[in-house]
Amino acid sequence: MDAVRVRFAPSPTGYLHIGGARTALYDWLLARKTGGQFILRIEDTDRNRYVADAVQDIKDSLRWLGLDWDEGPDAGGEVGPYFQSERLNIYQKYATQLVEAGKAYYCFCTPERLEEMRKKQEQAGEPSGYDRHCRELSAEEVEKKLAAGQKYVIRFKVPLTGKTQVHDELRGEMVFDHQTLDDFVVLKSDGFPTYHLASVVDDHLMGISHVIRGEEWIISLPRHFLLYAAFGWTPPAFVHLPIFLAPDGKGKLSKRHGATGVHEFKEKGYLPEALVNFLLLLGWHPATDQELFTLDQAVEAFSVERINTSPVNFSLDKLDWFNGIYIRQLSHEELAKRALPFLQKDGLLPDPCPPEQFAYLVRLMPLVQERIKLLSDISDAVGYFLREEIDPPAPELLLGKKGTVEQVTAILAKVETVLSQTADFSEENLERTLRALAEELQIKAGQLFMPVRVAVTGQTATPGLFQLLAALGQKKVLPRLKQAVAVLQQTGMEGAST
RNA sequence: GGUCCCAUCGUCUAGGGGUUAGGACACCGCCCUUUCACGGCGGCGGCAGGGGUUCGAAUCCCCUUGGGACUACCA
Repeated sequence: MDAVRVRFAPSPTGYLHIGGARTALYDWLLARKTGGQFILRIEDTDRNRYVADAVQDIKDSLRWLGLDWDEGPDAGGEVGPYFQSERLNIYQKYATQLVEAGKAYYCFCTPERLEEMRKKQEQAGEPSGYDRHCRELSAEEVEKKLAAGQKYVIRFKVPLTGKTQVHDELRGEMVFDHQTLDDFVVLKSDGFPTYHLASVVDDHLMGISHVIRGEEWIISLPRHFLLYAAFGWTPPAFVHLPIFLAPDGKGKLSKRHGATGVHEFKEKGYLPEALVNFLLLLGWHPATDQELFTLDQAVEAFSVERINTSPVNFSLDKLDWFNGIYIRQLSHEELAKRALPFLQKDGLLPDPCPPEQFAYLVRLMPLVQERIKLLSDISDAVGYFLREEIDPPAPELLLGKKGTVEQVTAILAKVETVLSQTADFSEENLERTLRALAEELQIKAGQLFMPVRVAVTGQTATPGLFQLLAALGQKKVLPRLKQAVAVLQQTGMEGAST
């Protein structure tokens, strides 16, 4: 086989979709696996749906995922330009060539006529498709209309009879009857090509060996094979990926089903490592039971043959699990680095973050690392460390299920006294001290620990108490204990007066 | 409607003539434990249905059913 050259060819009509990200991943994997090239090509042939920021988002998202391209925007390459809008003369040349060879023709039908035609077909229950109204226009008629400046498109002349056999690497041979195909447009009236023409011409000119794309293109495959045949070119290998279904299995995944843009996953606090691993296994499976893959390991294991063909429900549960795994694998320093933007966004740390505060953040990471699933969980997890004060905890929280106001008030007051008398706020000393205190008061450790936990954090679910107190420091712990005592005293008085 | 694709636990999937149908996520239980997590152990749960072929089908064939894609001068 010749050198592998694959392309990811998104249309800049919006942000990079999660489905597109998987396509790009598989493209990239195949290229890296085979030592071939991964090409990024921007298919901006729809001027109506063009979104200005889309190209930037696509590039940013690809880079964030770790998928670098060898040719394309910002990378250059021998067979550019890599923006289709800069290749219009090429498409026009090939479209004209088709017309001259009698394999395509000018069509002057107005959108209104086509609309009407469609309506009639629908009413009559007939198959939809262009009725070939302009297919047999004489050369003179065409000349006249052209000279008169009439708008036109160029349509491909699909053979009226016969069949086209196409090949998909995963599904094998498929046969399409020409009678079910209509004369599709290859060049639009604004001089831009349609996807069919542009992708076929570019894939050929760019030496693409494998076209990896979504399953929704299967139905267009015969058109593409017809085009290759008309030009006398050999088609590349086609690999159609199973589409992503909505989590409920009802229809194609779309924005209505939550996050679908790669950048949204980033903003939600997912790690690129996790997203890549998740996407890797959505439609592909190694021959082994391995579930965790770095990009390098994925390159090693990847093979086109093991891509699945059945549609995939896009359900996020497993992604969350992957994210937890990868968060736990990060060094404390790295976790802090990645979490920082989320804390800054929530106003818990300044931007830029001074070194001492960052160092403190790093210090907190071991306490929360195995407790967060998303980077965005970080603010809740470390908020009470970073804030000078916390809101007074609710009395019910302080008391727990069985505690009485008198008892818990006494416990907390005692803890406050004891902790104010020690200068050693190490975990070891804290544990020794508090366990001894529980014994002295003749209560179970838990009866002592829980009120303290709530008093200093306002929460019942926290990291280990001694780690937490040590990290918080005496300066924050004592006032919070006092505050909790005050809350309970207040409650006690109210209780007495009613 | 027409054309095409697909069909194993709720989800992602392994398995492609003889398996107690395997794994992972989720869920449930137990253990660890100062709470929550993490971790460990265990459990629940599946071959869409019907016909063939075969000594024997989850596996091969056909039909049905179900799901999905496409049906633009969008990609």
